[in-house]
Amino acid sequence: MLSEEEIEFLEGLQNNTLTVDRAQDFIVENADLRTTFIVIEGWAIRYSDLSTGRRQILSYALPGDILGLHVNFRATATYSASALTPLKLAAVDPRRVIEISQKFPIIAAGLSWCTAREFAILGDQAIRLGRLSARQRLAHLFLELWHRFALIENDNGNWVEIPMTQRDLADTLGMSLVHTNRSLKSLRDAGLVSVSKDYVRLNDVKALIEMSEFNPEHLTEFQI
Amino acid sequence: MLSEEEIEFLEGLQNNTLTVDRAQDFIVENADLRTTFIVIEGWAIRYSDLSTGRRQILSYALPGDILGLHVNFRATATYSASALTPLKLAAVDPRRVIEISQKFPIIAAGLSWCTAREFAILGDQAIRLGRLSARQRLAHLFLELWHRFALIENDNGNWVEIPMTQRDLADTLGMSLVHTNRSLKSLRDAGLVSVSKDYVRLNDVKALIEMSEFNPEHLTEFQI
DNA sequence: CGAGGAGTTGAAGCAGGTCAAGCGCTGTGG
DNA sequence: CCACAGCGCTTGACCTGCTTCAACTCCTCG
Repeated sequence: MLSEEEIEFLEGLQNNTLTVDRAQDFIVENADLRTTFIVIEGWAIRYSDLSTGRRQILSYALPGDILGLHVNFRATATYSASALTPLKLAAVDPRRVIEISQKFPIIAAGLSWCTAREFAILGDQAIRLGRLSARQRLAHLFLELWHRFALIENDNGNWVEIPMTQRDLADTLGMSLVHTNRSLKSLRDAGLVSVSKDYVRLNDVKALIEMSEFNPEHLTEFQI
Repeated sequence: MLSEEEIEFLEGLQNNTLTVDRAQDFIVENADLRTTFIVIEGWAIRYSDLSTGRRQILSYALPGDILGLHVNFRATATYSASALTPLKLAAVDPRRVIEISQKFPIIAAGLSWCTAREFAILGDQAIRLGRLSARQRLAHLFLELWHRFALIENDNGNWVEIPMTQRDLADTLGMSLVHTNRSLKSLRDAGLVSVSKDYVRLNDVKALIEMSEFNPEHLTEFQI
């Protein structure tokens, strides 16, 4: 229900696209950041490196997600971002974001919606890290990604794309690589999930939701 | 450098204030939420309850902080919020937030700034929970609160107000109450902090920053 | 064909969880 | 005014989920 002017404006944003290779950073923590990025294709991660070579992945950005939406009056990034898969981004001048809120209230509402959603996702990440066991963390994350994909793709059964390595999973869930591997095996052995290259099948969504205390409301709230 | 009209508008927001008793919820997860709250006095927590009686505190809201800034097109809350101390709030109609972005670009920029700050704080919380040891988590949290207070109060030395119980601290840092107590003692024994009723003294800020891998940039970025 | 990344598995140790008991303070009611 | 209930804090003892170190396999790519 957008006006022609609004649609034109949104399409105009996509003029300035760029591609990023796998494993390449496009936002660097503590460095200047004056661009807002919209993910067009592929997966990105937001993360932070610690001194000892440890890393915490904060969230995944999927097509349609926006990075650095509130960058306007900030000079340096509080996180890094890199391409998990080959990535296509639209680079937007943050001043245009301000323009949006003045000229296009409906689009502005959409951006506000995106922000609230990002908060809910990051909150879920904190719950995983703070209060769930290793198996629960894995199940909880898979369910999050499954629910998020359900919103941008047509029905894809119970499969979730998992392009990240077990190293990445471990750095997302605050666990060691070895224990991530073993916990994943334990979920497999319990028949809860099936794993194949780059995909995980959720064999019993209801049981997974139950065992991981996942709250679908946090995301279904953001269904269209 | 706000215009009179802007100042008048901001003061108008404070017309509708309310007080909340200690331990009382004013936002309930999964329930309707159609109000934006600005903390005027006291501390609030954002948290989520899990089925087994476990709880994860997501963040602390101090005077000047805003809860539910992006509530406009959302019907239900993805978290609960309650008063950690006696609390004074301003309740704002989210429609006024939209009004702001159209009419008062400078205030709107301020709100965007708040949002980015909240993201940085929640990201730090994920880093604590995911990649830090018990002692590091405590030190890291104290440093965050200390830095945040430095922005809203005059110089208060190395003291940080800590109105929360060790139960609350444990639920913030994803640890058990017993281990929180022991880790706090360990920090005390090392001479890094001194603890007295409702206050913690940071005896060696530099050492604490070092040992907890705290990144002050995440917050100093938001100094005025 | 060799190197290096990703996954898998075993063994040993430790950080943190759980259970349990006791202390000190505060508020409340007989 | 005292008794006692309840909450917050502390400490001991024991247990376990997770980490660390190490080795081996499989696959891909140059």
